Amino acid sequence: MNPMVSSEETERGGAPARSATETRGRPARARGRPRSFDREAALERALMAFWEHGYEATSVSDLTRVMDIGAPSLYAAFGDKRTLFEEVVREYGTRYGSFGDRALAEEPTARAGIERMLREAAVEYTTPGRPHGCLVIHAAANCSTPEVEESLRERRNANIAAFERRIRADVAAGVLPEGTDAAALARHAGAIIQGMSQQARDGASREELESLAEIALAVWPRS
Amino acid sequence: MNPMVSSEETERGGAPARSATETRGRPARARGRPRSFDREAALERALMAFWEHGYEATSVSDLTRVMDIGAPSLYAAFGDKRTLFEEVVREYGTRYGSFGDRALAEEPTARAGIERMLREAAVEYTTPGRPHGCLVIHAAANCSTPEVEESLRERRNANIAAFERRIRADVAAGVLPEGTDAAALARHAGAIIQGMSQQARDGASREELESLAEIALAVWPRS
DNA sequence: CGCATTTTCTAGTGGTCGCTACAGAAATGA
DNA sequence: TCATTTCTGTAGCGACCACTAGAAAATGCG
Repeated sequence: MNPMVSSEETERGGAPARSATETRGRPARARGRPRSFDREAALERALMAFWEHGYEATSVSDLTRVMDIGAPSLYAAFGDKRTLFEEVVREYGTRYGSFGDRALAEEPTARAGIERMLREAAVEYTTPGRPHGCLVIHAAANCSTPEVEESLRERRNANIAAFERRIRADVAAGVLPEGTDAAALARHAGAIIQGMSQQARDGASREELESLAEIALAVWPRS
Repeated sequence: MNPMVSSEETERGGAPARSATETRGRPARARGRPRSFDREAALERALMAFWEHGYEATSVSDLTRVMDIGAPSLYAAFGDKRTLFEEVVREYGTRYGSFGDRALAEEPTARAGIERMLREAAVEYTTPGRPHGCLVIHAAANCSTPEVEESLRERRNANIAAFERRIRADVAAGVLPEGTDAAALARHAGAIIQGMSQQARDGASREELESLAEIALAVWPRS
């Protein structure tokens, strides 16, 4: 939309974030009028707004109010609303949504990883002073912009795929029995977080949901 | 908003739905110009639209298009958008969302009821020719109208309370052991449908989510 | 200083939102 | 036939949506 903005991440003014291209003396500040707000802080405020209300229900005027900047400043610094949202989702993934990946990577078994992930989710999703629940799960519903909807759906499916890979790794290592239905187990973990309804929205088949329900009743094999 | 409409449910014209106050001869038709569309069919179309896209993302012009009526006809027959949505939710509850209540009422144990509910949910949520998932769970997200949000949240909490009552009944009847945590078991069943994130949005505490996760790992006591 | 560059503020743009005034059309009862 | 009642189509209301043109302000460079 805006050809003047080559990319997000244009950090050039601000207070002390001057680039160190000049090795001595005067810092290599950019030329024009410096930005009068903290880009990272503004991004964090936008993140909270989108997390709280979702993509559609957060208007640009909502954003300019909580970020405390004018609309032209927002568009110059972050591109349009969708671009800002995508950067917010990336930021959310690194700052708030990474506990699952960490649990699965650091615990010795998939079961321990998923158990830790669920226990941490109970804390993460109810932390005071933050919106509750998961931005990726909630900000996509009622979304009238197909690109955003698609992007978030792919993210959720990728998470489930990550569960499945971790479980397969345990199966390969002999930690879980040979016949373990890794895909179904991964879907069970995803179901605790998203729910059967959410997965039905994202294209899961009846058979997939049925095997998920089956496991929700029996849960993990006594390994 | 519109004082001319005393209530929804004003079925007076249409084709053969003439009231039988007159016992003989001419039916007691209402006076003015009869409605030119089938109110039930139009309501069903609105139900599908809201189910598919959610409350916010379904505009009145979307509704008039799928219902194939003008906006004034919509407002005369159904009140405003929120009133129409509330009627749609009621209709959804009786036509599509009652399988859970039925399962809990008809099966001999809570476990069998919830098992049947989950298996039926897998079918209901993926039935071809219908929007997937549950309208009550999905139509509330990204909702900028507090009254609608509140109404749907109460509905979800009421469902969980119904699970809990059914489980308590089994505990009282000796079907489940004395120390069974009925509230936590009910939350587990709800979690399979809505997910931990959805419940965090609806006000569940960290402790409630933690006990839900606990049960998601151990699931039902060997009864 | 002047000049180039970039950000800021003001004040909008066209479009869609939910909703409705109004007049004509189609039924009724007298 | 005519008045009354009710519905339907046109046409548009004010409010908000995402977004931006244009001028003023703030910096670095010469």
